[in-house]
Amino acid sequence: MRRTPVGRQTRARGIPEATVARLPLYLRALTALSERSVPTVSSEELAAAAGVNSAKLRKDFSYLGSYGTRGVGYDVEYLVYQISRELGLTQDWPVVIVGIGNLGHALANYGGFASRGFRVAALLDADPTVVGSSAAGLPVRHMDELEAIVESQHVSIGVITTPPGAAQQVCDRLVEAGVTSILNFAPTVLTVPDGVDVRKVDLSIELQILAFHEQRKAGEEPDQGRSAEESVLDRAPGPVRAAAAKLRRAAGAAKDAKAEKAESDSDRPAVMPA
Amino acid sequence: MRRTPVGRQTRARGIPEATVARLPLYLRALTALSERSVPTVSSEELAAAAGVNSAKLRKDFSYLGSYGTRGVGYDVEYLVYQISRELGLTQDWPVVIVGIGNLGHALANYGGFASRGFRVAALLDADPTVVGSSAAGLPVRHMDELEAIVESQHVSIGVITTPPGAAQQVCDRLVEAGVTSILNFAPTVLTVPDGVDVRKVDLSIELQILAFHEQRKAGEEPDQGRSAEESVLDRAPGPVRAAAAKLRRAAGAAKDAKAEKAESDSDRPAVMPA
DNA sequence: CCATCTTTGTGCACACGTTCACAAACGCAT
DNA sequence: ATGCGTTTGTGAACGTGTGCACAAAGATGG
Ligand SMILES: NC(=O)c1ccc[n+]([C@@H]2O[C@H](COP(=O)([O-])OP(=O)(O)OC[C@H]3O[C@@H](n4cnc5c(N)ncnc54)[C@H](O)[C@@H]3O)[C@@H](O)[C@H]2O)c1
Ligand SMILES: NC(=O)c1ccc[n+]([C@@H]2O[C@H](COP(=O)([O-])OP(=O)(O)OC[C@H]3O[C@@H](n4cnc5c(N)ncnc54)[C@H](O)[C@@H]3O)[C@@H](O)[C@H]2O)c1
Repeated sequence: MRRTPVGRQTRARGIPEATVARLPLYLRALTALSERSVPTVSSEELAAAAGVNSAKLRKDFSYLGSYGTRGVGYDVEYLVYQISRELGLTQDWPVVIVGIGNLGHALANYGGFASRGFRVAALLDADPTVVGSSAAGLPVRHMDELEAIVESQHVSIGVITTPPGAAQQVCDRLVEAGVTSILNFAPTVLTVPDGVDVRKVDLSIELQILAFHEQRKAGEEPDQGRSAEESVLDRAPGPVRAAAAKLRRAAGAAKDAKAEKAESDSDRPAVMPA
Repeated sequence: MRRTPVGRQTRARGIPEATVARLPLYLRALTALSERSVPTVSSEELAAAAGVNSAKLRKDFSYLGSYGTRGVGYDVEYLVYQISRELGLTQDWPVVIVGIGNLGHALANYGGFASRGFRVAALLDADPTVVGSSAAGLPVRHMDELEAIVESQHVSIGVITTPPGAAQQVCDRLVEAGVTSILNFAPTVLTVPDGVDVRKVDLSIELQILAFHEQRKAGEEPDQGRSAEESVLDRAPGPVRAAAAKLRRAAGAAKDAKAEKAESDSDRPAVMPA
């Protein structure tokens, strides 16, 4: 009598996204252990090496199956293999890099690239003065060859390091050629059809997030006088806010805000009008 | 009389982390609108430009205060100012980059760096053959000068682009010198004291995540014969698994897994022994 | 074979994040 | 003023992720 709720699809194989994002971290730590010929490792030790909580690590592994031994820990070599397999690293992934400027060059030269199943299939650029030069031993080829390269080498992953203005166009062409995963370094929101994955690496965003926290740290020491600049009007209920909004649209927005430091109220939370 | 429910941290001014991470995205879209002199924008339009859901955007903005006008939308200039202020971009953030190799060079040359309140205060390296050269008009200085630079220029953000082996050591020194936010490009888990923020940018992890999804896409077309390689023993309950584990530790792990393809059962979900 | 010690695997509660859906607020035309 | 169309701001439902705590599994030693 099967009381299994009939997983309609591949529900069983559903590894949480947060877990997937941590698997490479575990893999890195395990590889280091493997190189030191450590045979087994406990969840506590491995978690420390990966910089996560041990319960989280055990739960993550539980999605892959039960690969540990109670009282002992995990077999390092076996885990390396299982995680590699789960991440698809037991096969070779040819990658194209488009836009061989400062960043593209750095990536092409990056050794850690090839170390884990990723192989640079080609470097591509649109600029004729760049095409023909070489980076990291590979020739830079012209965009015209993109489609042929992607098809002949079965490239499914593309890296975009062009200026922001060209990113969407390059993306479209990659997708059209058959690429279904894109890593985007340009500060651009890419639009892609269903079935195509995009991940972005955005230095500027990371710095801004750091700045936010940095500012908060700085602003916590002084008692509470820091953000008196914030207009009380904007947190006030009812018609008062409407008036403020009108004012803003009428006059020069940004400057207004500074002028509006009327009463320096405390940190009253935003109240809704009923 | 604080009746705050013992927010472990600063709960009062608590803008959710997920929201903070999106603010730079909104800011970028808003800046583009501002340059086109668009006066106001609706949550729907802005959300599309930033690549998010409009309800999410509105909720994000609601944490900052009520800056919109119903029936109209948001005043672009005003929002730019408010978000900039919230992120701490109305002030200047001097930044040091440590490790001027391939990547460090690329970052030093990156224009988008300075565009938003971030200023490269210094480039630092330990290698005497690199020190003295220049990148993007700035001289590369020796690590010995780190402390003096951080202190005199009030640097609170550091970027690490050294090889992985040097990252923790460099990090410790940055922290010791007074840096409290670190952006780490080296594939290393950094340990820092409380009060120091670390964000990492890890190309290798991003690629591995893409590979995972790529593999999944590829594996969905063929009926189900792909992963018969996975041992059924590992999903079986009770003592069977124990035996499997023992075997693994005894013999050569990774190779074993391939040999274990005994019976090719279906996709029965992992069952627990009561 | 039993006792004891270690460590996994997971149930559970809670925190955080996302999305829907809609009343209230606003501009504008009449 | 009043009504109408538009758009915000948010309550509430839902989904995802995290961390505690502990029973049970296995190792180990007598
Ligand atoms: N350099 C960095 O450290 C850094 C940091 C963060 C983000 N970024 C982003 O990464 C991207 C590249 O940065 P960069 O500093 O290497 O820029 P870059 O100008 O040095 O290089 C861009 C390259 O792309 C090529 N290119 C332009 N249009 C193209 C097209 N349509 N098709 C193919 N190739 C094209 C150019 O010929 C050039 O070689 C930019 O979007 C930048 O904002 C760079
Ligand atoms: N190049 C890439 O595209 C890329 C991509 C992803 C990650 N990374 C990572 O970024 C880091 C830098 O990569 P790279 O290609 O620029 O390496 P690189 O070897 O070209 O440059 C490293 C620089 O750090 C300097 N350095 C070494 N030890 C130092 C120390 N103790 N203090 C100060 N400086 C020191 C070296 O002199 C060198 O100039 C590496 O950890 C790499 O794994 C690089």
